[in-house]
Amino acid sequence: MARRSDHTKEQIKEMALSAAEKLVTRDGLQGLSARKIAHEIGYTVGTLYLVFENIDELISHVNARTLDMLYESLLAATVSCRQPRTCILAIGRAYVEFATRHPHRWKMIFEHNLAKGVEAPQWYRMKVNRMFELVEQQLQPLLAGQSRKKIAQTAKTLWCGVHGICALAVTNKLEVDDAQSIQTLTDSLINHFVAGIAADIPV
Amino acid sequence: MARRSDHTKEQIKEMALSAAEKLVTRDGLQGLSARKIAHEIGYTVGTLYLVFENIDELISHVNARTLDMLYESLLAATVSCRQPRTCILAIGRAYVEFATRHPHRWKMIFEHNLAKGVEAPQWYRMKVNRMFELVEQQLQPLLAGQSRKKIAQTAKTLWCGVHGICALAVTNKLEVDDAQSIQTLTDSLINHFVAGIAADIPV
DNA sequence: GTTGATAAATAAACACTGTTCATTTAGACT
DNA sequence: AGTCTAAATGAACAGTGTTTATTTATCAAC
Repeated sequence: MARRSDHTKEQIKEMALSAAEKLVTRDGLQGLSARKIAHEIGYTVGTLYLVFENIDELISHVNARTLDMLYESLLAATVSCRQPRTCILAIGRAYVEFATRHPHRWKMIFEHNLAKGVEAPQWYRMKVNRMFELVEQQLQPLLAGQSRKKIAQTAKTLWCGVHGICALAVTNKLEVDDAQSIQTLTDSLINHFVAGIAADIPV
Repeated sequence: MARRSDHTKEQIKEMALSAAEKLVTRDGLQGLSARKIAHEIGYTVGTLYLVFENIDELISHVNARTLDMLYESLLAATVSCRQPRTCILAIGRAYVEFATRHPHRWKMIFEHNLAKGVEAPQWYRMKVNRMFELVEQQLQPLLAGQSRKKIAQTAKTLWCGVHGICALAVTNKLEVDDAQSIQTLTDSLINHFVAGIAADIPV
């Protein structure tokens, strides 16, 4: 089967993604290029296009892997918590922890915008939605009686908020940078928000 | 003074920024290039480098103008409100309104990352801080007795949250897109957060 | 009016980027 | 050994930001 080399298409795909991860981790999205990836795996740039449709598809797959890692981190954070509020705090801290530990990988998820009009594939959206669902699960007891849709919306609201803090902090657009300070902000957002829910204010 | 043309350096600067604004508004940051700007104003690319240090500086100036526009919008939103909570809601709505009305201009503020290690100039940071201060002013009565620093931190927390919702919505990473739906989320965040403050939960 | 200085503007180059595709080449089958 | 075929390449294309030698238009002096 294999013609010139001993690598199957799947192997080359894997090697390329792995090399891309390495490059992104070091230099961020801006430091990534098709030629650099190709060079890293000992092939020429043309080979990448036998395996990926274009560089966007490659990046989407790297992002998918990052989302998987992130999801695992968030999931792990929920195993040793009892109260909903405590769990949400734990998920928030895991989120901040991940973003500050892998800033380039994490940022690339949001820096990479698909060509306009093009929607993310279903399998990708699923990976994103999984994360929101983790928060939904915790909000459920706090919003007993509310509709499923309403709970989903509340989870989105809170989690986008946490993300916003993280995003501005990690891109140095705030004047905080260490994970500790970021967590102070996200903790504050979560605590106030959850307290607001408890206070049962009209939305 | 003027040698070949009738344009001073200042005029060329202005023309370039204006052309860049036009291009960004239409095609976003990705649609911007030095050559396109130069062509738009009837000069060649070299001329831009007599007037701007590099393309990053040009973009920073476009962003500064966007920040000015945005600040005016937020400020205008605060003139006809009475309660702090209502005012914060109004600022939030103005923020969403601006982001959805000028998505490319607004996104560019956050898409454009300076080379690492380089800090944004002081005049730029001032323009950002002004916005947070608008929120601080409204939070002040709700946090009477708290330190200035604490209030500033709370404003940051809340506003990054609002921004996060906006950012994910405008980049189609959420499943909402019309301004109406985004406002539902930001309203919810603000209402719950402010209610949480009122509930005086330990931060 | 001619000449010379000077600063504005250009054109061309450099090293990159993503992407395509004719050509080469290595392995499998007859 | 010869043929077929798919893997891999290398060169090309159009674009990017940036630099710099060269041209050119205007002003001042003669």
